[in-house]
Amino acid sequence: MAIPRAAKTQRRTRIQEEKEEQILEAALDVFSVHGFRGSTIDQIAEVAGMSKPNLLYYFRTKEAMHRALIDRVLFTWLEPLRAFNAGGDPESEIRSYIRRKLEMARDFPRESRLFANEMLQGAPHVEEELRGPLKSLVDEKAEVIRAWAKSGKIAKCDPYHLIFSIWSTTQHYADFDVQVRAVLGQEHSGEGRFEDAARYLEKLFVDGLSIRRV
Amino acid sequence: MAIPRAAKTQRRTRIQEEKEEQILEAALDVFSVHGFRGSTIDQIAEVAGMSKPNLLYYFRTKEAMHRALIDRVLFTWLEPLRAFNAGGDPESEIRSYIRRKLEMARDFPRESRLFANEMLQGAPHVEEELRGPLKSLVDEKAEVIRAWAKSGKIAKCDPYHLIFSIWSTTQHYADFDVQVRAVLGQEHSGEGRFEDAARYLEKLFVDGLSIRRV
DNA sequence: GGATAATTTGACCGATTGGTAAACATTACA
DNA sequence: TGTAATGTTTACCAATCGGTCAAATTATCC
Repeated sequence: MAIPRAAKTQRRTRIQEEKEEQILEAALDVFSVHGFRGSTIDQIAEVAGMSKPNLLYYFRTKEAMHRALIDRVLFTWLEPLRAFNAGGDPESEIRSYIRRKLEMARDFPRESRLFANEMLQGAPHVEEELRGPLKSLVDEKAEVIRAWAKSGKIAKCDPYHLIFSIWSTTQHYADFDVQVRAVLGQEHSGEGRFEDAARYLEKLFVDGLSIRRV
Repeated sequence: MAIPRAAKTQRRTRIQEEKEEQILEAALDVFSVHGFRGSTIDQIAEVAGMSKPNLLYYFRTKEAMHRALIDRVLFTWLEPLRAFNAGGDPESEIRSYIRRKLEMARDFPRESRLFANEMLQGAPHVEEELRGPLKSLVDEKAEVIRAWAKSGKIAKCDPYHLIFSIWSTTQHYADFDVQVRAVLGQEHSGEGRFEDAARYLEKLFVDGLSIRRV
């Protein structure tokens, strides 16, 4: 008889890896739509295609599952900002940051919604990460932008609000997808809307920032 | 013995108005944070300061309560877009639309979050309103913007994505408030952040749109 | 003030919630 | 191949869920 939940073992079984993957995938489906409190273990178990006790064998509690999911997703989610390069050309850096964020919204909408749900609820599970690692990363990148502004490479503007506006405009296409589709109508709801959005947003930001062309 | 739920009476009692107001206020508190499924009647009743059966005397079901709340808030929420004036000067119209939306985010963050929650969940309760009244209103305003672009008053750009970007950037300060505060730190988390945001966003949009000054 | 309608409450219901216990089945490994 | 560890399932639990009911209380109006 094992002390279960894979606590006794030193390294993880093949089955453990597979099943945990399966569970987190299902959990992402459910949590991203209904938020933490609105999601049920039964529902996640059903999506994952396993029984509830079986799921609870891998994650002791609903919170543990959510925690694991957040931890895994958080790193990936910040990748574009991490890639934001101080040494690069301001215009192309901002353009490609917008592109990357928009690609994330297109390719990982569930991840975007998972965080959006957390934010709406006041970030009860990730507030530390916001005040710690996230703030540090943003502070660092804001400093870069501030330097660009100071040296006249881009217009003087608040770098924090600039970052917020890139986040919000791009993530909007994931978080408010249903609204975007409804407003655009069937004709323009295809995948082409991301290309349209990219064109519009790049123009908005670049011209808006009066970036000096090289 | 009354056939309850105020169905028999022709006009509403003073008590009915007061209590329904009280309930919707509490419902807004709860639904805006936890979404529909994540909210419980008990919790709303507690916030409203009344017993659960008493609350259910005024709204037969959780859905009825949510419905009533959505209906009331939807009208107010679209007011700024309705006020968007075709006859006005493009620059000042866009500026004041941004201002108004930002004021809404500041003064009615719960309403913003209520809708955001609905959107994240795929708009199960308001999809009709999105495809109907909302789309119509946006279509109308988009036509105005398109005309501005055609006549060279503003840069050529997709009017729908322009509207999306104003929505997302302004509502971000309500929906992602906790993140904004965390990133800005204590020093810049005061109410002044809305003024900073307004300044930044107006500059972003006006210059970005190459609006011809009058 | 009394009748009548409107409001409020406590006790309760079946379904669902997050989670457990233990028997059972499977896998890995010597 | 045997056996110990790992994985899965059935049956179950107490708490909470949305919602009902009838009795008790309060407001309204003649």
